[in-house]
Amino acid sequence: MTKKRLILVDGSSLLYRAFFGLPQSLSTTSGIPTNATFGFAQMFHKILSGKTPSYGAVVFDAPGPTFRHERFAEYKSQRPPMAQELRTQVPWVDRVVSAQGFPILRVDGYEADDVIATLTRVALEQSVEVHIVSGDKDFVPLLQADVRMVDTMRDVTYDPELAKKKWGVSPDQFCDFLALVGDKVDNVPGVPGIGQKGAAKLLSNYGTLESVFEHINDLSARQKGALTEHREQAQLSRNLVTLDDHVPLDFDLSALELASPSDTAPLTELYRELEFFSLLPESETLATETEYEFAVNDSEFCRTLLAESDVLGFFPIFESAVKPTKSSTDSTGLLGVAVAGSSRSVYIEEDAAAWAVVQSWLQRSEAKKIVHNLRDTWTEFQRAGVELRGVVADAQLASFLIDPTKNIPHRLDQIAREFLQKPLRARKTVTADGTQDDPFTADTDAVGRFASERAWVLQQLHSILDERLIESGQRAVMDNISMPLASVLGRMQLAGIAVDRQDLREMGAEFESRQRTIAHQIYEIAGHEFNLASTKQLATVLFEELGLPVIKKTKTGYSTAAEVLERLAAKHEIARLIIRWRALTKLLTTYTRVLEDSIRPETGRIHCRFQQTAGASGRLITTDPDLQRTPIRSEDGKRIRQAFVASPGHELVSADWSQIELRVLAHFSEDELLLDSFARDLDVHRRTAAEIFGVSAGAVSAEQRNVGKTVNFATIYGQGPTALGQSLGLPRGEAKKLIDRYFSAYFGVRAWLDQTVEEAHLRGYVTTLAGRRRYIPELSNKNTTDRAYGERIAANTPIQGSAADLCKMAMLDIDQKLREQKLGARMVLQVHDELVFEVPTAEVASIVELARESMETAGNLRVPLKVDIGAGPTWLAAH
DNA sequence: CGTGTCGCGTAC
DNA sequence: GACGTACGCGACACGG
Repeated sequence: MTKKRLILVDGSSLLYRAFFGLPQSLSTTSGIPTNATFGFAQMFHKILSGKTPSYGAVVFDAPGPTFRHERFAEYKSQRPPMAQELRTQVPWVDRVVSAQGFPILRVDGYEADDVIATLTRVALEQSVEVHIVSGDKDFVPLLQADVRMVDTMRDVTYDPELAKKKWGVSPDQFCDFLALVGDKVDNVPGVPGIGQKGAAKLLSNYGTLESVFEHINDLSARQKGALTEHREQAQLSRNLVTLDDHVPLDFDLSALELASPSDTAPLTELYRELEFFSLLPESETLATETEYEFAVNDSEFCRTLLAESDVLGFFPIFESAVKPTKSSTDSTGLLGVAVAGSSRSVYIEEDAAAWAVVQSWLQRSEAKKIVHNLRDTWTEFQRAGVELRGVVADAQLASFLIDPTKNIPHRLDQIAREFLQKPLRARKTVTADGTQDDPFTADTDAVGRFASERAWVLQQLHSILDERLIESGQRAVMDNISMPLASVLGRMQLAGIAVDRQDLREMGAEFESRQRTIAHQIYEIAGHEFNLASTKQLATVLFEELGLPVIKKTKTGYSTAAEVLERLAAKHEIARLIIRWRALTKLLTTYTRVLEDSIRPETGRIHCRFQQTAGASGRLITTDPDLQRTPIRSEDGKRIRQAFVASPGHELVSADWSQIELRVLAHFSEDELLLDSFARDLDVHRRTAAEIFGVSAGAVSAEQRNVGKTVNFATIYGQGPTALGQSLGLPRGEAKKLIDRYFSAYFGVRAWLDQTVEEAHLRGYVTTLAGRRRYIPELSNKNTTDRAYGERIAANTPIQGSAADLCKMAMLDIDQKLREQKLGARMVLQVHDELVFEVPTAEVASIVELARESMETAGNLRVPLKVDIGAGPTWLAAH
């Protein structure tokens, strides 16, 4: 079974880090400084969260000199005495520790480090494993199989391997290593001229410090000189950094035994006194534990469970869950899977005997399963070489369909709370050893419990969610679109898109130099330097120092938005410069740099995520990075698109719908004019312009057409006269006239909008072409502004959402055809009305036809759909 | 420090 | 008194 564990907290290190890491301003209302106490308490909680170590102690340096000071007068001599503000907090910290039931140790004449070393030795002799909590590297020499070092602040747990990776030497060489490089913090001198790299190299060549000196004649003249000159100093340093693991202690391990946590009242009381409200314990209980039988790696249990014909819940554990990163696309290995029926749940590890059974269950399409987030689950199984089949439901997708704007971001714990009224164990309370980066591997039982609970909750959710889907008429959307799309999106995530890293880098350098030049010109005009990225500082310069007219205000001060700067630009050079600086800064910070950093080393490509459960209207959303916001409008922006390329032997094909939202509007409203325009493939913006200006189509000027275009969009967005006037730079009254003329021409559109909004009021929701539903609670709001907003949503969502439905249908169709016809082309991006493919050159012509066919026939609308397609070596060229 | 909010800018 | 759907950056405020 799992070994008993001793947690040794390096109290002094934590105390100092808390004190210097948090601002002095933290104090109680009565003025007692609490920054160190608060930081300490916070870290202590993190260490303990959800775990019950058998033994524990918090060790502090004893006040006064130690044996090291006797050996070396300069030892820690550069350290100022403990600040008054910190000293007053020490008793409070002691109280926090005691209230948690931990013994406090201070041993005269010894530092905390030595006491910890001694206790570590004692624990190991009794086969107790040790976790040392400290931010200090001094403990590295103690690391071994059963000893880990936890750096709470940086969220890293060091084992011997990781330490070796970080410092380049193994733990048993670490004292020699420190003897060479020294330790500034403790004023340990080391050997001047030998750095980390040099020391690591020497030790990897010769093993020990002693051996380095034996081979001193083999070294370079410089190193030989440095080592010869400072030989004694190195020996002294070695001596100082060596931990004394035989500190005389008048107690044994049993004195450090921790009582099981029972009475939290004293701690709560103390925290109230210190006003640490955020640390007060939650009284949330976990209701599920007793409701199902649970086992780990039990073959028989597993076999009978998997034979059930019900839909089973299942929850896999991948390394990506163990080492949380923002993106799930860099997952590596599969660790295990939890499977649950209605009354029992089992967790099977990937290396367990029962794994073969689980693996075949995963791949069997008749074995019905429910998961949470099919897209990522499917993708990660693909990476692990498992073809996941038989998933009939996805709780995340269901939750989104049932109410897209509730329970965002549709995490499993939110869903369980809403539909089962059950809280779900959070990941951090499961961690076995207080670390965030390696919570699971340490304790199979904890992982198993965590995963099993989730699997069981999923099983419980299935019928409830299913019923709600049927009730809302969305079972078809679920089965025909959302579920099958998950693996399509998974394939797109796996495929990624190639970018020219070199090009991005060069572009970035150029943008940066232009940005610098402009910044200097701005400082010149302002008369001083300031942080251009700070709207606050910029506003001061513009509106107070230079006295420019204030055009607009924000909630918090003067607005410096582009719209404001544009209006100042005609008269003021500085406004023009700021506009240019902003544009370059945007490209640098959001694009060139981020895109470069997003390239995955394994593939050399960018693998963004495609989320189905983020856009309330049903649109797909890209994140990490967000490729749907890749610039295209400005000349510099176009260059970013140019960096998206096809791999050798391929081309990028981009297919985008022409006016898809207006066509959807035509379909829904059956407006005669709009239907006619699309049936005859006329220029719809020109036609709108002709109608609102009362001229013939042939007589419409370029500006008039632009106005027509803006008014067309205004309809889709439900813009009123104020907003339209704003976007056209016209007075409200003029804008109102345009809207009136628009609707007298497109009276079918008016009728449809009215009817749609009315129906929304009646039902409380709107629907899209595919039957997707969005509730609009704002409609029943008393507040006029809110209600107007609700009405705009009601008008816009069916249009935007149906366009999204069409795109998804086309994607499903295309994906299926690509696979059926065994084509080499891959769908790589979706940008709402555009699909991008990476296509082997020989396939380009057939993909163009395939995409056109699927996209133009999607949805079977009353209007023809039109698709523009291009191909080229870059995304820009394909447009 | 860690986190949330704001202002701003990018796309369709 | 606002134009629909988003994501994400840097600055800044706050926690107690």
